[in-house]
Amino acid sequence: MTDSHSEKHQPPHLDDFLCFALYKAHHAMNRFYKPLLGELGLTYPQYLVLVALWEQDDQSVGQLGELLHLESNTLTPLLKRLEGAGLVRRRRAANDERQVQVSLMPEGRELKQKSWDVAACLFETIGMSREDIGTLVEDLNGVTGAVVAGRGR
Amino acid sequence: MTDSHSEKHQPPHLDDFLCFALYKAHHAMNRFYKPLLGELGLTYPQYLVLVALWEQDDQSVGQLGELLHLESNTLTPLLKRLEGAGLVRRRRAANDERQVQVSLMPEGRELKQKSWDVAACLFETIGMSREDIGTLVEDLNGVTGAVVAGRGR
DNA sequence: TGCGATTAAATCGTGTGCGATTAAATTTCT
DNA sequence: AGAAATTTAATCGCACACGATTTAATCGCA
Repeated sequence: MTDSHSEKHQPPHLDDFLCFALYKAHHAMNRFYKPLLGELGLTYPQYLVLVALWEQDDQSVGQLGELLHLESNTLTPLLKRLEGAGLVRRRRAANDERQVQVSLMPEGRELKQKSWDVAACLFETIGMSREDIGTLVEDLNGVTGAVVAGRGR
Repeated sequence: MTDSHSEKHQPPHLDDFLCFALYKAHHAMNRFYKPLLGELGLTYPQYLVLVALWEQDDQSVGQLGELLHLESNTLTPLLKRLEGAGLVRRRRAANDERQVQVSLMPEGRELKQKSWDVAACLFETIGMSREDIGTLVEDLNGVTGAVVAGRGR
């Protein structure tokens, strides 16, 4: 790490922190989604897992983890709950018994339609143009990429 | 929720979701901070509480909750851990026994210096100019504000 | 004054997240 | 082929996060 910070040692203001802005925005998103997803019987991470499966069915726990940046210690119980709710099926892969393949059950596939309303509701509430949202998403992904890449140092 | 979304019903791609970009960025931030804050014996939310107290000492649980968007059910055990670590003191307010005032202990005040390095390390890793970070923070706060305001509907 | 309403924390139960470890299957390398 | 290394999930423990409820103190109003 360089010393680019050592010139300016004034105590940081909470609202200036990028990390805090992210923290708040993430929480706001969570609180927004919770009641809407609650009607579907889903939590927010469960919803993300389903979005990933709607896009590409029959993924292994590891594949889902890579997509969502989660590990098996988080995914396993979450997936068991989705399985318990009858939304997905967990089966060990035939060719490699170490892997567990997660695939959609009919009931899980049906939620796809209903969830559109949730995403649309958020889009409306934010009131940003698709372009601005796209730009913001790119900026965020840039930060995410830089932070993830910088972790190993 | 209105039906203004019903025109465009193409299945959303996971990476297009603003909520998912936030989710990832927040997690990346968490994973980045965790080992650094771990050296100080802090978790990320504990760090945020201390930042809030460094800025303004002797706040009530409710005040901290408003700043951090957290409720007493989250803050109380967190604050008890900070108290157990000798970083803060919790005392019922003299004029209103319902409130609990949280104030910094010397050891908690000292961490302020050390934490500068953590924030600086993140700043470096991200590699964005202060202006760009400021813009991003504003955009995020705009989204947060819109989402929070839209929740009551 | 006193009693109901309000407010502020704390408590409880469920569901993530994650570091560390474990268990089982597969691959690698002699 | 067979032991060691690697890979993949699962398990365990701890710390948030939050809806719902509880408890205690204060306020408001007749």
